[in-house]
Amino acid sequence: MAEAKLDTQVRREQIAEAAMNLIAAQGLRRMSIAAVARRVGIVPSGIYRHFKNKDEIIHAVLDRVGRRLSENVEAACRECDDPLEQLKGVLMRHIRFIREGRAVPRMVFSDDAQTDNSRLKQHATKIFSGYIGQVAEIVGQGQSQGRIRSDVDPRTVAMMLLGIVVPAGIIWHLTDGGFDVTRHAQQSWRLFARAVTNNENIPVSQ
Amino acid sequence: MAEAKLDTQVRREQIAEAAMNLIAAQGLRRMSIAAVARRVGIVPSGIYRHFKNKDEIIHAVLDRVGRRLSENVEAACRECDDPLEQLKGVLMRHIRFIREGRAVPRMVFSDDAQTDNSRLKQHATKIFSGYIGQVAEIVGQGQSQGRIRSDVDPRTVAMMLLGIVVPAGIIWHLTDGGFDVTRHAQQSWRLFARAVTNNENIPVSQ
DNA sequence: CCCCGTTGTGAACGTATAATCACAATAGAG
DNA sequence: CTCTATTGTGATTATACGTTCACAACGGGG
Repeated sequence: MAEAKLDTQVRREQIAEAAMNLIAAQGLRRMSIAAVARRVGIVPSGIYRHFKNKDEIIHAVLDRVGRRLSENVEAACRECDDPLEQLKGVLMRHIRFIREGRAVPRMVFSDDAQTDNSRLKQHATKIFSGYIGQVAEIVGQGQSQGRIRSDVDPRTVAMMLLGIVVPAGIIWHLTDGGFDVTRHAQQSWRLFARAVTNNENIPVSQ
Repeated sequence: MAEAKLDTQVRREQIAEAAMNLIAAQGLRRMSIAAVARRVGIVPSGIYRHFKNKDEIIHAVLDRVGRRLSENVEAACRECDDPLEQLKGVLMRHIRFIREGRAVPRMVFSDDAQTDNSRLKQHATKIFSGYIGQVAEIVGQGQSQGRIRSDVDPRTVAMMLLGIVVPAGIIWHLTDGGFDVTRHAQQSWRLFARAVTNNENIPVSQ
């Protein structure tokens, strides 16, 4: 039974993974139960052995996205000590995330939500502000260390960092990858660093 | 006949308007032919007297959105001479646009697009980069006048300005208006201005 | 070995919705 | 007034999709 339970968990992961890839590739609308089932190798109705309904699958995908974003931040923090460099790490990792095809906003904007729209929005909000909170944390540390100007709201700075990524992700998606998000992030970073650092500190990083 | 032609045009406008409002309020998915028809006061099949199919309606809405954005930029330019102030005008107008409920990204991310997805994406791209281009124009002028640092790419600056607006719009939408986008824009503006102006120039504006 | 819970299957249902079509109303041109 | 093009109508079709359900396969614990 422990084995069976584990297998169940595995299947759930498989389904969530498949759903996430489908959303990334073709959007929420095209993420049909049938399509997911096909990818996992079972029949559509089989999905309902593991998920109550489609919304639950979307919740699972949102969880994955949130976890991934969170891991990105943690990895960036582990990588170095300088808060400013950590922020850059977060930025570049998010860019990498986008280039993997994981256009997060695609689901954040789920017009969709056939049944309880509000729950999904709530979940998305939680992930979004969780991410902002984590980044703001870094900003706060940067301020303590005098690396970042202390006359700015950490959350505003965090959102500004996200602001580099989101519109870029939009164009990247609209042009089917025909936009150099990495280059854009690097150029934007210079501007961003200039805005948030103390004037004495000339921003490092290439 | 000239009269008839005019009426046709009027109906098309009515339909596009209704569609735009529906998308703004409930997203692309919920913008059904039936819903649009109800708002205009005709029967669903009547819509097809004025539009070939749903995609064509979406194109019309995209046109409206593009026009509105363009008008925003022009109005901001007319308002004052200082390019930096003009940029702030663009920012605040876009914020107002969002607060009207016109969450533009909602359609840019049209998962939807049942038939020729690519055409819609192309159209959205055109609007997007058109907007960026207009803003970049202002930035260029600011550089000529020495108001804005000349070591930055105007388009990058333009996208950064948009970066203030887009994530804010996302949260605004997710929280059903429960996020002070105006306040956020004002705070972000201070950071933005610091990033793009020459150091000698202390940014004006409250 | 048998039993039962878990997982997968195929058929079916209900619904939402885009799109078509034959027909009616209407209004302006001649 | 009559003819015709335009616009609106109601019925209808086609389709895609989420979801349910009765049943089969299977595997581990008693």
